[in-house]
Amino acid sequence: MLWRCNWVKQRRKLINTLSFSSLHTHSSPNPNQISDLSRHRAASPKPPLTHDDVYSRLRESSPDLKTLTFFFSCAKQSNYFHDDRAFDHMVSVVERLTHQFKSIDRIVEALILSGCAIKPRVLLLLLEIFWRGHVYDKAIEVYKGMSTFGYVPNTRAMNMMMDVLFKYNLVDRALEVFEGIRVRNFFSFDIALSHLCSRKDLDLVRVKMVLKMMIREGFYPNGERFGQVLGVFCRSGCVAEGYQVVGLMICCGVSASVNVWSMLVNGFFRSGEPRKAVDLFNKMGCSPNLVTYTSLIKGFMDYGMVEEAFSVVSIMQSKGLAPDLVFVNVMIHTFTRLGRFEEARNVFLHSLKNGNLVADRYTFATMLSSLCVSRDFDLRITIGTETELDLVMGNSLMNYLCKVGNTLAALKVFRNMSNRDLALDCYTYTGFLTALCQGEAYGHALNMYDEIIKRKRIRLDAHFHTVMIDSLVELGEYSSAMRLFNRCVLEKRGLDVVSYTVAIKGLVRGRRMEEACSLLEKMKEDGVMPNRRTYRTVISGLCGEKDKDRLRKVLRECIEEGVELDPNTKFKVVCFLSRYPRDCSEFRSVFEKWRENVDVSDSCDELSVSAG
DNA sequence: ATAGGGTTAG
Repeated sequence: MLWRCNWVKQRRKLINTLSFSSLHTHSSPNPNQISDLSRHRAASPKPPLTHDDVYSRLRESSPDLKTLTFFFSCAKQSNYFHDDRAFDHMVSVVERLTHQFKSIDRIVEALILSGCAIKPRVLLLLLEIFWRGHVYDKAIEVYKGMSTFGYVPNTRAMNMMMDVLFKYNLVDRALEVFEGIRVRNFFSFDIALSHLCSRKDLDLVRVKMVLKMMIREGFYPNGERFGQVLGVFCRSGCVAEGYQVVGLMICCGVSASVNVWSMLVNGFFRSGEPRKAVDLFNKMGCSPNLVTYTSLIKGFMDYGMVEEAFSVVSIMQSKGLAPDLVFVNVMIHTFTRLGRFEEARNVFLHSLKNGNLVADRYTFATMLSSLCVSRDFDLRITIGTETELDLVMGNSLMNYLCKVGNTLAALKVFRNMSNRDLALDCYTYTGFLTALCQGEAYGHALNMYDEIIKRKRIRLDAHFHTVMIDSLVELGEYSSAMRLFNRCVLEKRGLDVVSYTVAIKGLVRGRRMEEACSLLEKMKEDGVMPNRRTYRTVISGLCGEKDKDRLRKVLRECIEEGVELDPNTKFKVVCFLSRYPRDCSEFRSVFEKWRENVDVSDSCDELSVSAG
């Protein structure tokens, strides 16, 4: 759509240029030329057409076939170009004709019978009318008709056809047309670029290819297209290319706006180059704005540069920049990541009220997750149940409702989401299963689990399976949980360390310590390394069962692998093994170290929890 | 349609 407007604008520009140049020639002071001109005018049988005249005659004309013929005959006159109004009027005319004559061939036949000569220009105009009226199937028919009549479509016709094919999602065919254009013009490239950049399955190789061709053939994108191309590169982690595009842009005399710099700063952070992001920020050609600062804060936080992030916040405050909603959302997220839940909540409660801002889906999703992490479910906070759901917001809400124990509400959200046109994802189904199990409908949950797997509609990850296994464990259905776990292993579902740990937890709870220990061995064979939570599960289980010998073996492994236990588990181990001084002699030095470091590791643990 | 923000498990 956008480029279409440009096209029209550009055409107008062209018309203006043309009339300007002829005016220029005609207003030459040479008296001979003036008399030439007046003679020419006198000889001309018809007065020049005006857009107003043509439009009113089109409106009054009937039947439709005659109107179309008249439209063609005007276009035949040199220096007359139909305006938008005329084209738009013709859309309904040809729609009626299409209805009446069924096929393009029949319309053409009828035109010939009424004395209209079928020339390339006629078909081109017909194509444009259909194209403008979004009647793309007919546009294709006209285009095909061109070759039937022996005409070779020109650049303009091919540009339109390429656009239609892109709109039909036939990218390969669109690009075939693009490549088949003998003399590509600015629009050929502009159309191709705009479509390629706005596709969901973005193909950067093709974007690059078209951009390179464009420049090689002597054209440059306009500022708008430059911006779109740049955005595409920056968002998909190809900031280096984005940087080149900006270079090109500046060479073309399009000055880089603060938006452009913001995109690059953000792009460098996203592609893992915080240093370059900061360098660029320091030397950007114009003064940063709220968006630039927001990108910096988010970027710094992503790299654990907390002080830097907050110094940016101070700079913003000193500059008196008023926060907007995105900034508020980023701050809620930032405080949550730092475990500063109270502050996150205050931003939510107060900034929104004082700043005249209305919380949106991002706000709610972030805030709900904040409440879940803090485990502090405050009923005073009204969550956005009235806000229209989108995928992420719905997923967050389901998760939150499960955590507060409102299973029914969670299921209601799921139903709501299913009825909307949302592409439900792994998070959604994971939440759904959690809610079902929580509602003690685990039999139903298992059926749904099978159903979802069979349907193969979405890519499932370890989370999805783990939640099902864990729910069964939490319900005390240990054998059912283990059956599912083993099935997932057999079916190679890509289980991870959490999945194994959950299964081990099930065995521990079912007091099947021997199996728990062999699973610990097996997971290593399967290439999944146990972490401190895995060892904690096994070790505290063994302490509980007072299984001294197995404990020693597992503890030895844990220490050998350099996995640091949490203070609680260390305490349990020391308490238990100290009863058998002879058996724990091999751990004496380790226990000593644990005692020495107890404060340090305590605070470490605290920190790691806070950092999420 | 030129910028920046959000969701899961033990």
